[in-house]
Amino acid sequence: MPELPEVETIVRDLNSRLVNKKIIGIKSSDKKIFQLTPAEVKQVVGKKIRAVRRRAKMIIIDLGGHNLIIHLKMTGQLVYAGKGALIAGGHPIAGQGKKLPNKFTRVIIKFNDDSALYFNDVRRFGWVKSAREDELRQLEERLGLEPLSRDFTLEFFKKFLSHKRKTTVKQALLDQKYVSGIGNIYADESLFASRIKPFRRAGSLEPEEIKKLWQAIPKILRLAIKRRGTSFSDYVDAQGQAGNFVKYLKVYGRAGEKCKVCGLPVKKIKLAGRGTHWCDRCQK
DNA sequence: GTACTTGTTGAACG
DNA sequence: TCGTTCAACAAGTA
Repeated sequence: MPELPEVETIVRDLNSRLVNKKIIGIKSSDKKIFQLTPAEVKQVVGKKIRAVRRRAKMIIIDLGGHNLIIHLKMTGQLVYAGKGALIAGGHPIAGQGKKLPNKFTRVIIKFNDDSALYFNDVRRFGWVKSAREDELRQLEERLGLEPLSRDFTLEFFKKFLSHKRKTTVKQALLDQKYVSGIGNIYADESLFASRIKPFRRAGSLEPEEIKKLWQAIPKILRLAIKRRGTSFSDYVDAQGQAGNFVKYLKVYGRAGEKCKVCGLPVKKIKLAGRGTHWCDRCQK
């Protein structure tokens, strides 16, 4: 599942490849995923890509005054196929190999040099839309703070937790209205790193625990970005790189396996409808 | 056949 | 109004 570090990785790869390319066509047969009106398609075709950036888990393709916005949700995958380059990121799709397009391809964006960007999504949770500059600004205003930005201060984090005193700390971390971009994997990992049990009430955290958690979140996200994300597909780029943060996960997806620190089996329950992993000995 | 998986939103509740 | 909980979406994989 693409989370913030995966999206960041994709964005960096795409930014290095797509800048200055001109969009010559967009195709899709899936109206749920592809949300551009015919008029918007006309506005986008012929435009040159200025930059590719990330906001929360959205991928924003800046066309200068106009933007294409892509959200991969759980199972989305982006593959760029150009001359001698095949780069991809997001959810791996089993059995489809490197065939493009495949049966899960929902949107194809073609560029002036014969290369193309494929949006594949097994479960059709993701979407592609377009927004003018002012529409994008509106969209961004509704989102919480970026956990990797300078604004994510200890003061802000304390205030945020004080709003959520009665909620479990894990649920608080997943609430996108305050901090955007922390997903299930990184919520569990941040709580392990700061030695806090996920089902503690946010209001019960000691000041040092709040500080530890505040430090752990960007630290883990940055490390995951360095490792090119947790979930990368079997596609690799020209350098043969693939995401390998999965090796560094301490609790997520390791239910019943030994805690890497103390050896006790990692526990798992369902909290806020999400699989939640923790070590009963290491986390207080 | 069935349980399981999750990002995001919006509805419903007190 | 605010905080909080929870269902819904979707469909492949185990």
